[in-house]
Amino acid sequence: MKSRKSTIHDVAEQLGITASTVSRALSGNDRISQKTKEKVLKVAAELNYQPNRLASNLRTGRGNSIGVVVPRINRNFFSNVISGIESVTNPAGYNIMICQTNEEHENEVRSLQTLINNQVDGIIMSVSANTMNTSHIQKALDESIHIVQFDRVSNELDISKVVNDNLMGGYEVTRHLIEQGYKRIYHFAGPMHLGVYHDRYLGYMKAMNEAGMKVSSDMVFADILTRMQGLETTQTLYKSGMLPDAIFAASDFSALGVLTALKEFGISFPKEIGVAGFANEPFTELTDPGLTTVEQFSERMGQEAAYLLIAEIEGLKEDIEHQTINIKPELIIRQSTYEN
Amino acid sequence: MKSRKSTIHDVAEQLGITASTVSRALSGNDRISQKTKEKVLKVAAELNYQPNRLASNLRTGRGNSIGVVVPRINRNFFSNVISGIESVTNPAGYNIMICQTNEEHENEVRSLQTLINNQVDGIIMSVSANTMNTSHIQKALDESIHIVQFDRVSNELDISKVVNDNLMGGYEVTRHLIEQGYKRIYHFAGPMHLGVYHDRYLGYMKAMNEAGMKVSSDMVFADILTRMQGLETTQTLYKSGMLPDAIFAASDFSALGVLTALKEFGISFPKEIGVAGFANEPFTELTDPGLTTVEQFSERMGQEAAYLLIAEIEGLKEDIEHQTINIKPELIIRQSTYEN
DNA sequence: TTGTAGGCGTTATCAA
DNA sequence: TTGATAACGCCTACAA
Repeated sequence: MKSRKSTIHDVAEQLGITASTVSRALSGNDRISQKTKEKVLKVAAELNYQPNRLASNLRTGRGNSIGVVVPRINRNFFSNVISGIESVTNPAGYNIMICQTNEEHENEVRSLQTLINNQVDGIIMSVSANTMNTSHIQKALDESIHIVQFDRVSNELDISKVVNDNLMGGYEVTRHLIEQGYKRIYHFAGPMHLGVYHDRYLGYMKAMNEAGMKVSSDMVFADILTRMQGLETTQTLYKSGMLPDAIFAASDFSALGVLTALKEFGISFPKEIGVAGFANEPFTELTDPGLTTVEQFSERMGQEAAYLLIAEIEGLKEDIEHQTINIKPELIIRQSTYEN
Repeated sequence: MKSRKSTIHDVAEQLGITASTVSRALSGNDRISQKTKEKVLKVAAELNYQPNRLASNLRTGRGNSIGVVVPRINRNFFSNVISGIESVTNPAGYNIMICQTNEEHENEVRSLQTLINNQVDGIIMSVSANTMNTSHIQKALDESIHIVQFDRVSNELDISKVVNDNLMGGYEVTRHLIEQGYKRIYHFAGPMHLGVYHDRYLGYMKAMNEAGMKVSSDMVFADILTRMQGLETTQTLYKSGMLPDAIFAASDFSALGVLTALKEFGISFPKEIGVAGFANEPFTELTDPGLTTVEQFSERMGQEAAYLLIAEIEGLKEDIEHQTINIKPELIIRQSTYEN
């Protein structure tokens, strides 16, 4: 029985009243008598009435939904952020619509447009690696869409952001390596045009400088993000006899590659060499040795971003400046750098 | 400048024609002259016109969106499935709205309702561990909502499903263990009321029976899903001197617990004992020893589910029976069971 | 080929 | 407190 879904008109007819009265009864409007309200609720339940959000949203101009744009859904970091977002938005009555860009600028532009066309109340996003300009985001802002960025943010945009304190993370890892007595410490960095990786690099530089340890350009390798890249770079270093005392990789995946390569060569951790990654991916505690890394509190990032966005949407902070929440990371020390 | 967004009426006014003509020009209707069509498109672009999907959907009764309900977004398996779904639905013009149930029946009921109220065209779902009855799903079906289930499905429902051939997976793992010469093989099962785990158990039984190996009730442990549960159960076995030759765990996480516990006791793999898991979680190739497991092709599951659902939505198979797609898993042999 | 008119289901405004 | 009316933006018979 594919019975047409009942509307407020059906409820109204049943009771011999008008749709507006039913609407008031259902929406918690107080300009209604307790008695009719009860009757309406009763009949609505009987008819299995379910509000049509589309109609409601069209009328009110609000969508009760929030868009999320991420590079990849099935990355541990991003799926945790999404989980965090959802844990805040859902209780607050918002649905989330998710788009993934696969790191493509073009997809990001399209995703944003799609979400806007669907009248989302706001958007939480992390830019893709290939996003070099932000005109599409600016355009959305011009249409007064609320946007909050997290993790990979655009410094030139005046909007709220939630970021990890990557500089601090990079600094703490490097200082830990220095404290462990490693002298010649290399850095396997990510794409430097992304702030998150640039900041980790800056943290590395800061710690090295503070310790009076010189960093020459052959000690920093850019664009080493994947396991394979970490592995190959390490192999090259080994073959040319240029292995350092320690390697701080800006990504757990490249650190894993480093680990794999060094194990092949029979090098022992943390004695002969120290290795640290970044992100505290689940696998880092399972490698042999366990990988020293940095926890980013991804779920909390999502929650904070959601709080910020909802506050903006609901006008709880009309004239307050956009703010940037800086989440402090935490150094996780394991056997790849520390003998216990 | 928070200029009101332009509508087809704005475009129409600009050109001195009516909104319906604009609508036709924009929607690819052929009852329109090439000339006006071009003019409309030009002005639409100038005014930065963007269709309001809400209005369009309300009018047409179709939402161009698909709901996804999963126990947890940030589980590797589910985020991969979602990624697979998204890779099919997005190019086809559907957005996905995601809800997570956190394994709670109550949340599942609410999620379903929310999606329906938002007029999704269909729903792809995997039931939560605590979902014991399916009346909420049946109710949605009665309202002629298209639903496709994946992985954790409800056998009593006559709808399309995408499942992993868990029986085959369990069978192949167990047969592999038998072929490796292990005699006394235990099974750490999941919650038996979930078909996926029950089937893996049946696969285990089938292989054991075929090989003429008796299975007594003290060889099968139910509800061992987490790392901690696997660890503690193994410790208990060890302390009572009851360790088997091999353990087939229905979950990679519990297998990991087994591995951890046995390593503590200094037991060697695969010689003294063999361990196998299920799901090919990313960490399984990183443990020491690498963990033998079963690949489920999660991303493909998502794609297949999306194809099925879209076919139903778009009426491409009006009177065809609901079908169940059985995805063949693949045994991944690693050092926890195999010396190379 | 284009315009007219009405409605999708809801809510907001006004009047009663 | 309730009803009548209109409108959110779009689409689609039907008429012209």
